[in-house]
Amino acid sequence: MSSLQQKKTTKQKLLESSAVIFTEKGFANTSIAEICEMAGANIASVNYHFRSKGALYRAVLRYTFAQSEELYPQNFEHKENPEVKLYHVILSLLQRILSRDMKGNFYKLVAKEMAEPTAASENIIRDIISRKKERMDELIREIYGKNGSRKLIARLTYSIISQCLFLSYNEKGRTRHIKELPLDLDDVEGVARHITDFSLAGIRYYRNLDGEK
Amino acid sequence: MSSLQQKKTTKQKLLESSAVIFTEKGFANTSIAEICEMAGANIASVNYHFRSKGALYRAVLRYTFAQSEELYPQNFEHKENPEVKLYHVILSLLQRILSRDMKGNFYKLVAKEMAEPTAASENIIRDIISRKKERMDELIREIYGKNGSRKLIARLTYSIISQCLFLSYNEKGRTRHIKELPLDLDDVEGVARHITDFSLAGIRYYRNLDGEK
Amino acid sequence: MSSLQQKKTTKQKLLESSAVIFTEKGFANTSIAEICEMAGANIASVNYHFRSKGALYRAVLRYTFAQSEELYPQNFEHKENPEVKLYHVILSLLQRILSRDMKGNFYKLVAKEMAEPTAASENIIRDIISRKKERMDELIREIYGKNGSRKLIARLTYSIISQCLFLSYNEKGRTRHIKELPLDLDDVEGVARHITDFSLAGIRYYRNLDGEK
Amino acid sequence: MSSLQQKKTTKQKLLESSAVIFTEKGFANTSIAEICEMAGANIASVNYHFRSKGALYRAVLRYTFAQSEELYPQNFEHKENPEVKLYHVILSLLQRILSRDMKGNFYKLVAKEMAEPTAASENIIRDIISRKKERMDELIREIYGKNGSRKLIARLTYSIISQCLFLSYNEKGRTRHIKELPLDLDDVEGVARHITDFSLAGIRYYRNLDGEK
DNA sequence: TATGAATGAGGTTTCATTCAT
DNA sequence: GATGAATGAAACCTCATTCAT
Repeated sequence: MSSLQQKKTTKQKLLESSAVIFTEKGFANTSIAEICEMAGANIASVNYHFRSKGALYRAVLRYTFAQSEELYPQNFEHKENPEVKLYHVILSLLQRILSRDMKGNFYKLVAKEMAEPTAASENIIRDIISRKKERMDELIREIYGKNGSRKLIARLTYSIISQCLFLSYNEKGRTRHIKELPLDLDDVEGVARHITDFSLAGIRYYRNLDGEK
Repeated sequence: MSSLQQKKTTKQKLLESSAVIFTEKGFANTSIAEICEMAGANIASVNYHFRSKGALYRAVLRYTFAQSEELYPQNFEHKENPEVKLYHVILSLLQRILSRDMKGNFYKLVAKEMAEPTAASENIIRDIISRKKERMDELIREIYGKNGSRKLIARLTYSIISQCLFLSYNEKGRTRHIKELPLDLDDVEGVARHITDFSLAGIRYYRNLDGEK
Repeated sequence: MSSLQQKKTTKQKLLESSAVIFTEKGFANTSIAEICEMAGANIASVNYHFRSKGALYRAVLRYTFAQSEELYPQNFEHKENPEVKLYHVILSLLQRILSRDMKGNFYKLVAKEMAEPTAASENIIRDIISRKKERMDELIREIYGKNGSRKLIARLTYSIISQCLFLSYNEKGRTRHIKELPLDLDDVEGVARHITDFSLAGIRYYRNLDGEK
Repeated sequence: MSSLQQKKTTKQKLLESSAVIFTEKGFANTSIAEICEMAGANIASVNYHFRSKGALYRAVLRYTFAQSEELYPQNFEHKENPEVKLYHVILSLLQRILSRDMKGNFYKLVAKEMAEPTAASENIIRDIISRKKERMDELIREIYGKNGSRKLIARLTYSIISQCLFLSYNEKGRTRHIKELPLDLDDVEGVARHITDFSLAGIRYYRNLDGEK
């Protein structure tokens, strides 16, 4: 842990290797042998350091989440107007989803878990998503104004979130099943800009409708 | 179901059983033994009738797709204006995604494949999606008008499609990781209405922007 | 199953092999590999035919019990007086315990289970013992006469049974830990005679005591 | 326990913990990790202090035997008549077998060893039992009188000892496989009294038979 | 046309022991 | 005097596939 000679521990190497492989192949399709081989560790080391494959997986979920929060924080001043805030929230979420700079990717693991839940994940994802969603609801309400019904706010949140999280399908899945991707994922800011504008138009549409009544 | 003695063949029973189980648990997590047990068939019957687990899976992909097309056709007159068409396209897509009346569900299988591609699926999904996407592009272009750039149309298509397909996670995935679903999935028409309105507002926003130039 | 060419099935061979090895080494110390080797079967065959090691073990418990009942039935006429009956009950019990003619030995498995219970055995032994004990209680009551208290009858049953079942320690255990065995186990009738006489003397002692009151 | 600071050494803690666990679960079913956890010691400490799991087990055998001898000595005056002596011998044996005040229990370990011998135990039990048995033979001979044949004395010893040692199955084994225990183990004196009386009746029976000749 | 038996490969996990510190 | 890390062997179990009938 000293800043010099920072030799990675076996435990850390296992964590990073398995983050990468779980992200790529999912929990069930990943074998401990594969992880250990990539980490250059003995096949029994996973059970030594994490007690079970499932516990390692949970550690990976927490680790990749922490990584994405740390590497792509939400950069905005709280005094800014909520529409600008929305842009930054969407941007940082897209960055987290699309990043290749991290060891593993939490949101791709979430996508896998949504498509095929794993007992091993316990409530980790549920808890994180729950917190995130509440904050998004608040922001949308701030943009919409006070008289938005709970149902409407929920629908607006859904429309925005779904546009973002739909990108969390992993690369292999995208290139495998989609001939040409409709978005230019190298231009993250551009995509964030589009989703923001498209969605703000939707929100304003409902607000105008509300005002006319 | 007909008054004739229409006894289901073993092959058909295997197809239906595996469609249900694959949809629920995915390709890798489903065992041939499980399928045969549900179908009341011999353990060797899958290999006998379909040659391999992978071939059975491909048959299921084709079968569930055909089912969804047959049960939920797009009901609209082609003369109607394109915005009305969009609603009907979205509605029938949502019906296909959310239906519980079918044996298995193609779109839920697609969701799994996007999150975790399977060698077994070969190009089946890619080909189907490709055709669907082209038709959606055309419709959006019709709504937007002729001077939409390819890039813009692609983005608009993405925004609409993502709101629909995000629902293709199966029930287990949704209830496992999301505390309360933001949409009322029993009210399919309502959801389709919302996605249509929200998206049309987005499209118009871009068109107005375009017109101001 | 025809009386000719009665080739033993793999399942039967597994059952017999594991009966022998479980009797010798106990459940935990026996490996599936060992059983399969002795049976000349593939290592996966146990799981194919019995679903698990534990289920095989339960099958062995039932099998060895059935064997001992079949090979050493209780030979006595019911009209005989109860003291003669007691001798025959003890004799057949000792024969069952000491026999080397059977594949495996239920009572040696029971001894192991008493010393070190196994989750795998479920309630099989408990149920068998319970029935046996009731019948022994009845017999002792018949010998003692009607005014034996429940507590006294229980103690007498215990004294007799313990002398018999103490022999269910397996041969390896006996020769390993006892220099010279106090009983000549080749003379089963002699041992049965001794235990009967010794115990009848004990029963009469209590009855006389009772009578003097 | 002394007023001095008598901190238990790691070695002693390992000894006591393993005595308890070995008594409960047996040698094979007990893992070093479990022992170390209970002792609050390092996973390598068993091998450090005792060289191997087997050597620890032998230490436990000696330790639990010494404990039982120390805590439950045979309280009788040697001048008393041999029948009274017998009662005291049986009583102290039962106390040793049934005691819960000790760390571990030698006789329960013996019961396990008889049912399923362990290479690890070497000759420790054999030597101890051999000495015990000789002394019991002497006592029975003293009660019976001089003209008892070796064979008869051996049988009488067996009948008495078996009634005592049959109780050495641990609680788990008893309650697991026997619905209701025929003896009230809280009344150790009562049980000792019963076994003594029952057995003395047996001895006298043979002596009378002998006298009639 | 169909099936019960069998199998080899590969998965996770446990565990006593060793080793460097 | 003691320990955390590491490891190789072996255990049980699952499973898609093959084969003889």
